[in-house]
Amino acid sequence: MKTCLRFISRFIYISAERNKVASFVSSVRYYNAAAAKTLSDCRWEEGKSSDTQKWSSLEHKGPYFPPEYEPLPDNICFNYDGKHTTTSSAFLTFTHRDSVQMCVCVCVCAGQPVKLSPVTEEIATFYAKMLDHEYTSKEVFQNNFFCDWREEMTKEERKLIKTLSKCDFSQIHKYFVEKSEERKNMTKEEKQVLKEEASRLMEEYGYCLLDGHREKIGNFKLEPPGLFRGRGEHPKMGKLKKRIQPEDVTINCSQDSKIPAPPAGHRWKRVQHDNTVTWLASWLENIHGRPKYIMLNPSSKLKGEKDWQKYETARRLKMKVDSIRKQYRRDWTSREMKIRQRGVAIYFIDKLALRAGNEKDDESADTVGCCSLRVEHITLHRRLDAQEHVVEFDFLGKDSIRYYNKVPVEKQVFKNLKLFIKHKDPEDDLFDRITTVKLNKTLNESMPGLTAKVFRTFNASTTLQDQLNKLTTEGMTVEEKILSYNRANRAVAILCNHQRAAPKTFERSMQLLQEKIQKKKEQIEEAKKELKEAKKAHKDAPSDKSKKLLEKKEKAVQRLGEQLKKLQLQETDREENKVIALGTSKLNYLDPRISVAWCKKHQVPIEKIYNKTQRDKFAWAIDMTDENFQF
DNA sequence: GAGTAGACTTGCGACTAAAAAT
DNA sequence: ATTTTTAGTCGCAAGTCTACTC
Repeated sequence: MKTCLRFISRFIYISAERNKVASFVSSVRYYNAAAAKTLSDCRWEEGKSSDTQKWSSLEHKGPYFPPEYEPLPDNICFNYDGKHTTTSSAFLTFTHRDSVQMCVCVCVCAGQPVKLSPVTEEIATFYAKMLDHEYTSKEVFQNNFFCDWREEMTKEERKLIKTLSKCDFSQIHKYFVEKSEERKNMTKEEKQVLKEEASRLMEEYGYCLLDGHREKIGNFKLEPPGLFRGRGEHPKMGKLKKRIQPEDVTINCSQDSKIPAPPAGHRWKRVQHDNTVTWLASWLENIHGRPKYIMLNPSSKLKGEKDWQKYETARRLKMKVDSIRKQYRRDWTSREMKIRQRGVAIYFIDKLALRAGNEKDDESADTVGCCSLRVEHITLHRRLDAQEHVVEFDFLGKDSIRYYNKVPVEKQVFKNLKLFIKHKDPEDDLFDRITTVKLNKTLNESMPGLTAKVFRTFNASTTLQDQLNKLTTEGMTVEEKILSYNRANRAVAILCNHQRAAPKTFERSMQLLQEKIQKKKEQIEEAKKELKEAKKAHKDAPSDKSKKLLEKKEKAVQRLGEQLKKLQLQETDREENKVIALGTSKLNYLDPRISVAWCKKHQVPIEKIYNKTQRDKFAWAIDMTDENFQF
């Protein structure tokens, strides 16, 4: 019923704006019916302006500001430099981290208790809260933190506090540990109150009115201040992420809408009415000085439409990919170095689903993608493990996730790579004659809208469809089909190198599962024995009662067998998923219509594949895809 | 072209709520 | 009923790519 209502409301929504918006739905249907028509044909129908104009009316309440800092109670002290008191000098050689473990000692023979100014104290709490995190022991983190902290101190504080290792945050740390403990032990009623408060907030700030329709906002809460922790070896880790003031925030909404009110006594940096962008509010983040935005939720029409476009572009690549592949193969033997490099780079992007690899400054972790690969990131093997022309990749990619792969490549690629690295140092660029901009320009000439990342979408979706076809057979149970789906999903995640840290409890939970399986097997043995006896009893002295018993035992064996199978499926699935993250590809790379069609074709309920949030995001695909959809 | 700013997508891990096990 | 495990959500960092300027 709910689904039905949603569908109806969608329909009303769409019909209400037949002229402008209907094209999203109708052109999808239209597109399905006549695959030969391109996406750009569809877009032209909407009128050219729709490409740049993102809305015609936009109203919202502005961002939600995190609560002001609450100073620590007076009995919680920050202590500095224990040497003036009775602390033994041996203690002073400990770092501040060790001092946490030495808490008892510190409390007894504490250094100077220092009452910090609210600003300084707040920053101290950021650090104190992180104390049992490994990265507070990193030098870069400590230096960045201390540097930024001192900058915010009063003159007097700065004069006193000169060395981080003399800072004792242990009381503050303890205070917050206790607080979080308290929060955990709240009663049901208290939790309920909090929940209601949250939903009230959501109600007030969580939605906007876009072209007359209420749409969910993705991140209506401004990011609270804290210490920056980049990923990998980030040179800026530990720096202070400042509190965002209304005076930092630009509001974007329509001219005639109710302009959101800034918090009392404040004003916005700016209020603008730019309908060529989709964001509602923005500010400059102080770590890198880059803009951040408040935008709509993925379930919104604006985002959904964009998502759909992305997959349509990938489907157009499908039609074009053969000729593009032919072209880059030709480029491998070009007289021009830059064309050869381009040819090999596109080959990697296509074959290995590498990211484009933009230039990066040294203010961020040292990670690379295709175009920014350095000589040191590949090793060439003429022969390796009975394979010829193997390239061994080893580099850190996005989010400092390691990409490690040994790939046999075509002879000409191998030859080219040898050429590219000739007379170069390890830290030189492998592709020194190309950039992502040039590469994308070339791609765009082959097909409008084509960029490096389209290959990832295209290869991911193609792989999913192929794998699903290969792995699903009729006669499978729903559970088996789901395992097949997960395996297909996994093939994509591996292709895209979507990794995760193995869950902390992995080994233990795996062991538990194995024990369960063992137990189940024993139960089956037992049940079989009983069945045998029942059979014999029935044969010896057939009666209604014995017959019933026999049937009962048969059923028990069967049921246990099914349970065992289910457990074994679970085991396989979990083992194979140990370090693979399926979420990213599911959410960003796999055309949802493939999954919807598969579910329909094989009678798998869509709820088994997509949870509620995912169903909201992919509502467009769920509503309009039939079982015959082909990517 | 090269460099930069801006806008938008992609990505992992931490936290939290719900479900399952005890 | 309580504890443990799992699934789902949130937070925000880190990419891609385009447009603009010089």
